[in-house]
This record gives sequence, C-alpha cells and structure tokens, in this order.
Amino acid sequence: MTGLRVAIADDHAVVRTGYRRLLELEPNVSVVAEFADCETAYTWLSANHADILILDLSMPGRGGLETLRRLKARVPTLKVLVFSMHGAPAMVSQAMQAGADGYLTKSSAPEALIAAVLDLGAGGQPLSEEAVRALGEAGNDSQAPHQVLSLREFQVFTMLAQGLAVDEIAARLCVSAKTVANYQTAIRQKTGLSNALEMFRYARTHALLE
Amino acid sequence: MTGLRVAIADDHAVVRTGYRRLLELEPNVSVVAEFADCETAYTWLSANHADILILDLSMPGRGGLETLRRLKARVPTLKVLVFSMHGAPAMVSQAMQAGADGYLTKSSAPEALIAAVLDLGAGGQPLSEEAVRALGEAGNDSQAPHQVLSLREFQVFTMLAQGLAVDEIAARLCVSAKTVANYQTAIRQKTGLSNALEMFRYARTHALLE
DNA sequence: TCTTCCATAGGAAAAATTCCCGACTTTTAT
DNA sequence: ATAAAAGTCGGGAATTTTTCCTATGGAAGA
Repeated sequence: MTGLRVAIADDHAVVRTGYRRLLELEPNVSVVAEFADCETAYTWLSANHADILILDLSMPGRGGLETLRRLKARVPTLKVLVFSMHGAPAMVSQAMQAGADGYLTKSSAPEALIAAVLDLGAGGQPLSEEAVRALGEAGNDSQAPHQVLSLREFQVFTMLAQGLAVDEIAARLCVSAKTVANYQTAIRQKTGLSNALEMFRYARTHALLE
Repeated sequence: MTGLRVAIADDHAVVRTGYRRLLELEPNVSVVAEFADCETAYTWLSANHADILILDLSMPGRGGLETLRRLKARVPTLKVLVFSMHGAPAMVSQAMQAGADGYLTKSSAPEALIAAVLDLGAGGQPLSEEAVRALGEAGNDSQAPHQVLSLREFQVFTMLAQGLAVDEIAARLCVSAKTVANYQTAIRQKTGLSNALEMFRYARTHALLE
C-alpha cells in the first residue's frame, strides 16, 4: 500500500513544521507540500497530486473559505481537512458547505490530527466534538432573524448591527427614540443577541448586511 | 553544560507538541512542562524552576498579558519569550512593557524559535523583524489606545472589544462591576470610541485581538 | 520624602433599557 | 364580512447602566 500524500496549508511556518513532524511519525503518511498562502496552495494542487490537504482557514490572501470552494470545484478528489482555531457554529457550517471533508479545531489532541488524516484516507468524515456540536446548533437555526423578526424590527436590527445608536436610528426612520428602544428590546429577546456586537457578528456571518 | 529548561504555554495541544518536537532536536534544550492555560502556567512556574517560558499571548483565562506581568513579578529570573500570532505594534509594545524578554511572531521560521531560545539563554533579547518594526511604529502613534490607556484599561478595552459585558469582565478580572464600568467610561473618553462595536472595529483594524 | 499615576470602588445623578400598556392599522382566517 | 391576530408607534414607571465625583492605598519616580 502506498502512503497517503498530504499537503499542509498554514501561514505559520513553525506550526506547519509541527504538523509535519507529527504526521511523519506515521509510516503510511508522507507530507508532500507545504503552503503559506492560499494562492500557492491552489496553484500547486491544481497541477500536482495530493490525497489530503490540511487547511487552516485563518490564512491571509483573502478568503480561506473561497479557496476551499474553488479547490473542491477544480480538484474534487482532493480531501480537505479544515483545521481551524475556532469552532464557531457559523464557521463550521460554512466550511462544510464549502466542501470540507472534515473539521478539527486546534485545541484537539495531537493524536486527533493523525487519526483524522487516516480516517479521511479511509473515506471517513472526521469531525471534532466541537464541530459536531456546532453543526447541531447550526441545524436548528430556523430561528433566524428574518423569520422571527417583523419587517420593522429587522430594519432596526440591521442598523443596530452596523453600530448605529438608538437616537440615530430614530432620526433616520423618523420615529421616536422610545420606539426604537422598544424594538431593540424585542430584537434582543427574540434573537438572543444581547448587544450590538453580537448582532454585528451574526449579521456578518449570515451575510445580512450591505 | 546543563541544558536550558524550557516551558511551553499555548492553548493548542497540537501546536505545543510541534514546538516540543522542534525544540527537542536541540541537545542543550529540554522541555520540562506544557500548559494549556494561564493559571496552570502561573501555579507551576511559581513552584518549579524553568529557565525560559514560551508564551502564547492569545490564551484563554483572559489576560495573557496580565499573567506575564504577574509572572515576572513573582519569578523575575524567568525569561519569557512571547510567541504570538500577530506582530501588531500595540501588542508588541504592551508585551514588552509587561516584561517580556523576547517577542517572536508565529510566521517566523522554525529555526528562529530555536535561535531565540538559545539567545534568551545567553542573555539576549530576541525580537523578530516584525516586532522591531512594530516597536518603531508604536512610537509615532501617540493617539493610539495602547498609548493613552493604562495596562488595566487596555485589558478592559480588549474585552469590551470582544463583546464581553461589564459584568462578565468584572467576574473574569475579579473586581467589582463598578470598577469595570468606571474603566469603560475612561476608555470611551480617552479613545473616543463610544461603544463596543466601534472598539471592536478599531481593535480589528489594528490587530489588537486574537 | 513628596508627588504623581494607577487600581480599586462607593454614592449620587443622569441616561438608557426594560416592562407594561393603549391606540390604531393591516393582514389573516373563518 | 367580521373577528382575531399581528404589526407599528409611543407614553409612563421601574430598573439597570453609565457617568461624574470622590477617596484610599500602593507603586514609581524625582
């Protein structure tokens, strides 16, 4: 049996080297390439063969997710293991939708990385516990703002998410500040987003702004 | 010659293992401890001897900076090498002021880590190029939060910028909510950032967060 | 030593938020 | 068609958060 050909994409050289050493302890695995940015990874993988790509989503070069999507479109047989700093539900589900074959958070044990690579090689879909939990949460996400909020509430929501103050919103909508304050309260209750920053993050990851 | 006793604090197990393997290639270096959080690191290092601590500032338990400061106060002979994801000017100058003996970014070459550890052992002050540049820049940016805010204020600032509520911050820092509220007011006045979302945006564009 | 800055926090006043409510309009279901 | 439900708008009172002022003790510096 020939070994698994693994490529590593992570912008931190030390981290890449760490992975490489870890993986090379495994006889059936060989690391055939390392990339420090998305473009290089895309170019090389389009032209050369690898079985598995370990991909850090928080990479420079604008859009680890976008690269993942393009890569899966170009080289469908390539298995991609996303290895990310954070296990935020939105991030996990975004990554899986973009075509990831597995998702591990960096807080996983070192052995988990090896196990995940072997699992992927065998056709599995390795997910860390955090990732599974995140996907679960993302699933019952039928509580989206568009659903629970009324038109006016949603309008106020997007403004709050942009960082506008209650008074400013009231001025723009030509209603009393009191009314906007009341909407704000309703929005917080219905969505569970308790401040403007949470709203901003929610809105951004769900592409509700602009 | 006895080897350098090195401890590693980083919340990502895989990353820790990577460093360890890297460092253990060096005959004069031995890794004597690993920590996944600040408290554990502080406790162990107060009671046991190590020459060098490699510290990732972006650790949970909030306040890698605070831990660094406490640690240097408690164990002044310990050399601390800060090894951070980002070389933002603010972060570098804060870290150095808090007592760091060296600063490397994770984008450094693997050899740089080894070199930095040896340099530290020999009494040097290893700084990555990015860090040097950052220290330079930190000087001329006199209006920046990092300049006008005290250590404690800056700490609260980063938490506010992450969307934490006043009460949560108070709980984490073990101080009265009143105190945090007062800091918040001071921060808003000094920086002109009037709400958490503005702080977030500022912090993001200046790469002050993890 | 004396001064200044920082961390901490209490009290009072001001501002923002929440909760409850009512009036009126539009949509929906029977 | 008519009743019920839901949405828009805001007032008033209670509550919470924020601001402003003050004070104490510690640490750093002149």
